[in-house]
Amino acid sequence: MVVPIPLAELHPFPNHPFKVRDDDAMKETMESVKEYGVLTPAIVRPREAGGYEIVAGHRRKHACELAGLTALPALVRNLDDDTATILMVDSNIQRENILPSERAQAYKMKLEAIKRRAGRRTKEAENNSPNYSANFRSDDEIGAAMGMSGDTVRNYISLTQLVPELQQMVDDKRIAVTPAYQIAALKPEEQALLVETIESEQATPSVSQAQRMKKLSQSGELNEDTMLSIMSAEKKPEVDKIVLTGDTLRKYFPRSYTPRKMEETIIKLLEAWQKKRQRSQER
DNA sequence: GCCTTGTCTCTCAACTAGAG
DNA sequence: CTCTAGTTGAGAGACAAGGC
Repeated sequence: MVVPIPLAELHPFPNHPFKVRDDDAMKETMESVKEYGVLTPAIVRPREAGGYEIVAGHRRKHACELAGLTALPALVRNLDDDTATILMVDSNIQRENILPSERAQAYKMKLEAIKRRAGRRTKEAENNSPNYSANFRSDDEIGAAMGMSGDTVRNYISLTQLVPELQQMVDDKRIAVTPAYQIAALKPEEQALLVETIESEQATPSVSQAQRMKKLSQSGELNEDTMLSIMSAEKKPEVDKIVLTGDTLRKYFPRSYTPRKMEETIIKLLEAWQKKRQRSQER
C-alpha cells in the first residue's frame, strides 16, 4: 500500500554510493513532480531508530524538497539488509550519468549482498538446481543483469581500491578507466606518491605507464625515482613519417601524373637538391 | 581435529574492436 | 597508427565440505 511519508522521517540508505546532484535531470524531475506529483512511489523500510530508510527514491525525495512538497508517496516494506542493498543498487544503476566511483561502490555493495545471501555453493545445491552452471559466479550474475561481463564488473569493483584523490581523478576523466584498473593494484602509499607525481608532472598515467608501475609495485621496486622516470618519460615519439596529401601536391604536377610518378619526381628533385648543397659546401 | 579435495574468487596478461 | 573499453582465458590463493 502506498502511503505519503513526511520528508523529515526519511533517511538515506547507509553508505548510499550515489550522489544526488542538482543537474538538469534533477531540474526536470522537480518540474514534473511540481506538475503531476510523484508518479512512481519510493520504496522505504522502517528504521530501528525511528523513521524510514530510503531503499529506492533518493532523487525523488530531493525533487520533492526542491518542489516544496512535504511528503513522498512510498511503499513500506520490511526488507533484510541484503535484499534492500540489491534493490537500492538496481534502482539507481540504470541511470546514465553515474560516476565510475559510484558504479564501483554500487557493484561492490551488490556483490557482497549477493554473496552473503547465496552462501557457499554446495554439492546438494548443485544437484537440486537444474540450471546449475559450475562456472557461474556472483559477479557474473551482476554483469548479466547489467548487460556486461562479470569481468567488467570485477574491474569496476577494483576501482574501490583507489585512494580518494585518484577516484576523484577518474570521476573527472583526468585518468581513464583502463589505466585506473592497473593503478588500483598499487599499494595505498604508492598511490599517494602517484597523486604527488601527477600534480608535479601535470600528467596522468597512460595504460602502458600504469602497467609498468604495477609491475614495479609487485617486484617492490616502485619508489619516487622509478615512478618519476616512468611518468616523465617521453610519450611514444611522433610517427616517423611525413604525409603529403594529393591536394597539397597536385598544383606542382601535370594532371597526367599518377601518385607513383609524383613520388618518383619528388625523390629525383630532392637528390638533385642534395648534390647541389654538397657542391656548395665543398667550395 | 586434521588433511584432502573441489569450488569460488581474484588477478592479470593478452587479446579484439572501435574511435580518432 | 595510438589509445581506450571491454573480453578471454588461465594461474593461484582462499575457503568450505567431507573423509578419516
